[in-house]
Amino acid sequence: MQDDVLSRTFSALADPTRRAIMARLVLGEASVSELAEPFDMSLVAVSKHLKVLEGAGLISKGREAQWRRCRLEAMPLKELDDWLETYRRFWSESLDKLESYAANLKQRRNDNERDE
Amino acid sequence: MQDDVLSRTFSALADPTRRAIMARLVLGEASVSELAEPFDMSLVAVSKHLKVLEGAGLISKGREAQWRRCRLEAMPLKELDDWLETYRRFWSESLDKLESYAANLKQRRNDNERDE
DNA sequence: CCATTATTTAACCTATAAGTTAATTAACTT
DNA sequence: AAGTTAATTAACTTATAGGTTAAATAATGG
Repeated sequence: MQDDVLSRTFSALADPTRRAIMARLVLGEASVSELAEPFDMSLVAVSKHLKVLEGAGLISKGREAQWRRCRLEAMPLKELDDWLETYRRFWSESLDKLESYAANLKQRRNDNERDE
Repeated sequence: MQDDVLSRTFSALADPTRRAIMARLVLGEASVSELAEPFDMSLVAVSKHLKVLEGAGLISKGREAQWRRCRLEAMPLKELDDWLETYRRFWSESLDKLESYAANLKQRRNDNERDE
């Protein structure tokens, strides 16, 4: 894997299991086994996924007795959001196009109705 | 690679070369060789990167004589932006915390100055 | 038709991602 | 001290990502 921050972030989030873990952590902190519970894979595998997320700074772990409480860390997501900034105008444009296309279509349909 | 849309998008953007290509395409359409020019790798390698981006729906290619004009397609990025929505409050929260921390710090500094 | 330019496909190499099971570490419980 | 629970580390397998060079395809221009 690359060592730049964005690459790590994108790469970490490219896996659906890891995105599911992130989604779970929105609801609050959780231990490794709690996080692993919904998945049809070994605890070890989930532990590795957590390591990847941690490596990307997307989660952090705190020790508490024999548990490791995982929590979501959002800063890399903010950087992702910042990266997106450059591209935002593109889908606004596309939406504008789609909008005007729809408006156009509606207009023509109205015209046709008038002709009938 | 996974076959869901988000995984493809994240995965495609996890590579710095591919993000650089995207950044280039913000400036306008370009042929494969034009896109390959800045990179220290074979044209074939870039062509493959383009294939990945195309597979993720992030670019499209049009034929024009012997050239393939590549253009940015933003819809997958919009989906990524939508995905981020869930997490936005987290970094706003962090920013709020950071803000109040900074405010606190400033306040204390002022207090100290008054004491001097 | 032949040569040139642009791009893709094929065949290959190497590193690594994502999973497995078995063994280890660490802290709590009795 | 011994047993239990939580999590990680180690060793291994398999698939795929990202690069290479050489060959094939496609369109243009003499």
